[in-house]
Amino acid sequence: MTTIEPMPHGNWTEHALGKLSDAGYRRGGARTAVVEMLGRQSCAVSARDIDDALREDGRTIGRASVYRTLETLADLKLVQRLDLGGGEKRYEPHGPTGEHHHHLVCDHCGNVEPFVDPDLERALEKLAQKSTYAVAEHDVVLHGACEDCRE
Amino acid sequence: MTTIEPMPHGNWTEHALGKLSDAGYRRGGARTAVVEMLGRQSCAVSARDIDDALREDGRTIGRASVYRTLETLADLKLVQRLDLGGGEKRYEPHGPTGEHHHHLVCDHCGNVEPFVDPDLERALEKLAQKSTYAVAEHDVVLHGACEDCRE
DNA sequence: ATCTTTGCAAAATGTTTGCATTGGT
DNA sequence: ACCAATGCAAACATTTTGCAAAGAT
Repeated sequence: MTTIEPMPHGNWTEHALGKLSDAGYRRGGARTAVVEMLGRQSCAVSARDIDDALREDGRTIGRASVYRTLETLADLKLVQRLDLGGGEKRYEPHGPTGEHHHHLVCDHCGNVEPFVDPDLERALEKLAQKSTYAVAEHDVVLHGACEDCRE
Repeated sequence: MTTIEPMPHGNWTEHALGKLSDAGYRRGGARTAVVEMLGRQSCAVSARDIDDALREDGRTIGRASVYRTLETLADLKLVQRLDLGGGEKRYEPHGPTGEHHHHLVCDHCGNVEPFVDPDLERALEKLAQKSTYAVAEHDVVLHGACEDCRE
């Protein structure tokens, strides 16, 4: 298990703001705040995580704006939507450098950990090529019990 | 891409009913109907799919019973819960023989196709062993456009 | 000045829970 | 007879939508 360092994608925020601008979007305050918050994340977050984090920063914005921003970002492929179970959708920055990871989810405490694995990536790549589908992205989720939760 | 034959797990229904019985559950009509319906499926279905299918068979049952049955089956590890996006949770029989597959999802028309891939499975197996988590199950979802939907 | 973005509230969607009744054993 | 299983309706949680006000260019 290779665990990646939990470092935010350095320049994702600027990259995303640039793409939004290119696509003709204006630079609204709420959207910018969501983008900046996402840029500080290294792994998948939910709409509620974003709402909470911004509220803590004293920058409360409407839920609807969070969702609308996330939808826009997903359309532009600037974030990847993930379903890790637990009822909430999650979103994570999809960097310009294309690096990406997968997720290990503890079904007991809800903890989520990212991981990378070249062999897995290779298998997925080959699969995508053999498929009749035009594969755009893939998610791998391992469910189980984390070290603290396994009895 | 190896596509598995869309054949229902022959004896899953009996297997599941047996396990339910062993666990001390009584043989209620609604639960049995859900189990039998699931046994006829070869891939993941949503609660609504089940409700609709039973209604078509003239066997209408309460939504709550569908969800309760699914929860019970998931607790007993007789079905696997899946999140393929699209807002609904999906469930699929988790056979006694342990065979399983992954999913290819068309994000345009919502079509879902199962596939198996030994290389992928091997990579996942190795990963689970290296991990500090006690990995119980894994999902792989490939998103993209199916043959009909790619322009 | 124009047209987008925002926030609020209402609606929609999927799932869960409370409770009286039905049904298994 | 007992207690689990069921159906209905209400509660819940998350996400989406309608619309008037505020903001960006």
